[in-house]
Amino acid sequence: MEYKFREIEAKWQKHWKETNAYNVNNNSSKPKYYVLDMFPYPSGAGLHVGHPLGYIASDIYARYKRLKGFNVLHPMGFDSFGLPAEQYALETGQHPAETTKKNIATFKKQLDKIGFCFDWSREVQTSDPSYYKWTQKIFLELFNSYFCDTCKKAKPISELVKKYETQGGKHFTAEQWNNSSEAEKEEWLMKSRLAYSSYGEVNWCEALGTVLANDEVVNGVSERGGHPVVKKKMRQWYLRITAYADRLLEGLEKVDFSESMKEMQRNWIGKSEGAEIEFNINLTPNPSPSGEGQKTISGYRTTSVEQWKFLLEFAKQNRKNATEAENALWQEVRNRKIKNCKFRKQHPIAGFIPDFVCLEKRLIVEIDGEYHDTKEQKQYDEAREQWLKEHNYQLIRFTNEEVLNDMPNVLQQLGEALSFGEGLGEVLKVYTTRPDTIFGVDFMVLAPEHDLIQTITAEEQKIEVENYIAYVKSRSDRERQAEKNISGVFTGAYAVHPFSGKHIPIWISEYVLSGYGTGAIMAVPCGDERDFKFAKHFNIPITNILGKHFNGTEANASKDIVLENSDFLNGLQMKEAIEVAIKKIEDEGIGTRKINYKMRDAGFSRQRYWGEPFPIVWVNGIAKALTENDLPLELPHVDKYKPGPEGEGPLANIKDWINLPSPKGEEQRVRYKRESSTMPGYAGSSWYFLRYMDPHNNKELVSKEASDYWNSVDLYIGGTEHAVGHLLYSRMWTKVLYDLGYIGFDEPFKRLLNQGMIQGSSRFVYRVAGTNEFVSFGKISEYKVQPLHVDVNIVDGVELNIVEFKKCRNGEFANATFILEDDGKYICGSEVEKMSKSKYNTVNPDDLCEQYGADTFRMYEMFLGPVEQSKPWDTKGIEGVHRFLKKLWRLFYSDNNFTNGQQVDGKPIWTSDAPTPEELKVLHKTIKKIDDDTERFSYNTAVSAFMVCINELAELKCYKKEILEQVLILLTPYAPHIAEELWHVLGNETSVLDAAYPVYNEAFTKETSKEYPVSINGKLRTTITFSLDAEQKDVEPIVLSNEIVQKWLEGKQPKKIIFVKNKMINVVV
RNA sequence: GCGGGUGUGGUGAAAUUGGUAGACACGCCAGACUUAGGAUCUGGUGCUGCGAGGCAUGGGGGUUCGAGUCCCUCCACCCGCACCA
Repeated sequence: MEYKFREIEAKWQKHWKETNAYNVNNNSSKPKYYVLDMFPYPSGAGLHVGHPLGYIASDIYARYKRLKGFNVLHPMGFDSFGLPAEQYALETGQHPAETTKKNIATFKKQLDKIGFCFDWSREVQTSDPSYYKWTQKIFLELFNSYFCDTCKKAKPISELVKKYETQGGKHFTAEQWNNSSEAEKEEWLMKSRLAYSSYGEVNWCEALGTVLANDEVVNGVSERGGHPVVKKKMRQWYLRITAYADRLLEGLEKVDFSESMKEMQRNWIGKSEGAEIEFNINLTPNPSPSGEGQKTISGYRTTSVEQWKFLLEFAKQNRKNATEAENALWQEVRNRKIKNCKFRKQHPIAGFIPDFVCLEKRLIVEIDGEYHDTKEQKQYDEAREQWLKEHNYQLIRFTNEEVLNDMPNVLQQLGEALSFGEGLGEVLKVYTTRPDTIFGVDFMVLAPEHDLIQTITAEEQKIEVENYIAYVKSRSDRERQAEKNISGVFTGAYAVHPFSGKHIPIWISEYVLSGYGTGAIMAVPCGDERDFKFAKHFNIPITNILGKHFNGTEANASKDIVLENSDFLNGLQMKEAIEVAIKKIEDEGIGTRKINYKMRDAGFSRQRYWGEPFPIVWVNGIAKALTENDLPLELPHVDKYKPGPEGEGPLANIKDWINLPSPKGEEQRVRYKRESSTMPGYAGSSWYFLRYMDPHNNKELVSKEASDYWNSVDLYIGGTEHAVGHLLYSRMWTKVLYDLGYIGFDEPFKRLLNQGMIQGSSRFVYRVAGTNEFVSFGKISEYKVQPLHVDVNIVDGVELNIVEFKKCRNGEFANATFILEDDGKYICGSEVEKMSKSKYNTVNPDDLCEQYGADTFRMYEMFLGPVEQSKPWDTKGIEGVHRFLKKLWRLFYSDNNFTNGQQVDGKPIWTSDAPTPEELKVLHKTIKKIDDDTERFSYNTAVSAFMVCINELAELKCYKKEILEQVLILLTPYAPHIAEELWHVLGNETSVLDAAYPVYNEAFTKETSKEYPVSINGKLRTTITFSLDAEQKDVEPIVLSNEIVQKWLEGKQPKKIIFVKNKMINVVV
């Protein structure tokens, strides 16, 4: 009899459905096992061969675990909220609910054809109100909770309120709290809620009147239509995922995810440890003591070297011959007596010598005697004042009389003058992971958005700074990130080094990001590549703290260097210096140890229609949560999906939904308005694995009994594309629900397996430009051709089926002519691309199931290679798997034959005879191999082991029930339909789904002898068979007397004979 | 640039602990049965050489009696992150 897979598969699929063969219940004495697939978004395109790869892998494992005696939960559902359905609605006017329903039906039909063992009675759809009621409920929990920093977990916000009322908070007393308005309190609580509302930037496209997702914006314009997109601040909801950063990191230690997956998450969280250091800001620098130093940047020198020497003599003279008034004032200002400012006497500046100068504040004090009144003197003074003004010096004059008679007034004026620029006393905070390099700081860099820029920029740098900021603003984020050119501008201000007192110029550059750390860095050019390049580009002198490890031509970022030129850190290894530096910084009160994360809080608002509505009502601008009784807050039905005004979502257009009347008894002018945005796609998918446990519960999101029984997912299979999105969010939600006592575990997925992506293998034909003539791939170089995608399904390998080609695309190529290869074939070009309809490289699983059957399809997908590996799809080769199943079939049935001109079906040929030792050996070898391979998801080798088994049984002409029955059970997870059919052919009445898994018995596979490979000097020369218990002393004489060994020894004595029992023999000459 | 991964026949790939490299398939070659076959079966198939043999796991080096596997180094490709201080 023939293997009629279509009939067989239809028959058993129907049977399993009718008998609810895949339904699981929550009460079982068996151990539980939870196998989960990442549920799909039901797109309109339906399934292609890439989708089922992971589903088949999980299905095999689920069935395998069931056979091994587990109560297996293996559900499926749909992530059915999302943007594509809404865009489709915008284009066609079809309601997303309808298209979604249609798509889900298609998906289910396709999935069922492949014969998955999903328990459809537990199906969930995220867009179903009975489901999203609970998504909204979890949102309320997030809104009504805060993260307690001391116990590191979520707690009800009411506890925080109670604390504020009785003890106050960090920034206010209990009394202040209690006297605050409701709005003030709410605003403050928003800073703690796990789901909070705040102002954030969105991509606003004026022309489309809508907000766009990041990937809908390309190069600053909208992907659709190319309209300009700007950043716009809007009220947005956020999830405080940053509060969980540490626990999300720690949790990775106890889950079984691939290393790359964990790294991706760690990378995304981006934890770094270091210090936040405060630098005082100063407008002007200390001069170098002698006024020398050609290397110093503009403003650092007060005079030229030549003049300095010349003027110094005058200065000395003047100091000796100081007037009475000068001496009097000197006594008042020396030793930083006034405002802690350093004054110098007779310090040469440019070509003159002022009486006093405070260089830090650029303040010059002159005490005038009589001779200043002459005309020449006045002109000279004016010129000098002009020069000083241009160079940002402030000049203040006193007469001798004022100084001698009214000192308090003089000092007050001086004090006021020195206050100039105060408030710049504000500190510059930087974040660094390398506080050990603090003595290598040569400049500071602020992000162009930094708040301090306005305050600290020196007068003479204002224009340059403004130009630079304007330039930065003109560039998109993308440009700023893509471009590696060094740009920046000096602010004219200086920071004071907290240890050395050195004055460090403050620059602005776009290479510093405003969003990370403090938006400002201390630059250590000898140890950081970017700082180094910046220093070189702007000619900033570089301090070397690395000694010989810094060569002056590139930065050395190593952490294994002993520091030099670093004061109290000298001689320390950098790694220990980090600790020493942080300690000192903390002790001196100039900074703190600080941990930073790259991860930002997750934006949770979408200005869209097709998502969960927020259970929030805004009452005069204060967000009020609905209660659980108000849920679900159903998505109102709309006919139009156009965005709302000012970037709001379409819901804002539905006036009678969005606006609520004030409750009775309240003032009617109070505005009640619903939240108009909806939740993002990941809301529903962040907890669906919990709902499967208890999908019909209308009292709770999941009962404690159900979640305690099923616990976390034992095996989760899906693609890597969710590495940081879905997986982080669902891990966070799980932790919150755990903290709040809803569930008893805080990691959702114990083990994660990532299936590889199946790429498309596209085929091309080459049309001679401007004609309807097609050139075969081998000859395209002779013509000017234009490649066209051709449907892979009409290409056999690379050979085009010309007849089918002429029929495709509505006969567009019906009259095509061809330039063929010399052997008369048309050969197509090929390329690996993403599988997509537009590239004509999709292969539909339905077609393959129709042509070869679901069992063949399942096994072939697994046979392609390791599940985790990405590979292009190639239908060639599926025949091999199909042949294998037919061969299996022939172990049960004889071939059809022709008798008297009539086809007679073959008869069952299996027997109840006792198996031979050879047959048992084949069986038990297979049991061991299949069991091992399935357990470690090595499905490709398992399929090959089945082939080996069937090949060997066919060779042995083994038709024995005792053997075949066991093989069928092993095969059930891989090819359930044929297994069930043949199981019944053998006379079984129950389903093979619940058969007892075969037990491996080593006794049947034990060998008595082993064919040892014999190598001479490591090269294999022959094999000799020895009994298994043979020892070295037994084998040596036999090996040495072996003819081939003798030949290779060439009469020499062997140095050594290596004998590894059960492995090999190596003779060393 | 950083992190993770991969490199093995004409192709997809095996080799779980350092121990007979290429299992199992596809494809190809030859043959059998057939009116025919894209059905089924048998045999062959890494490269090279008439042969004994030699050469082969991205390249180079090392450790070892023995290396696809371990170490060093270089190269190529894929994935993720990307001015994160």
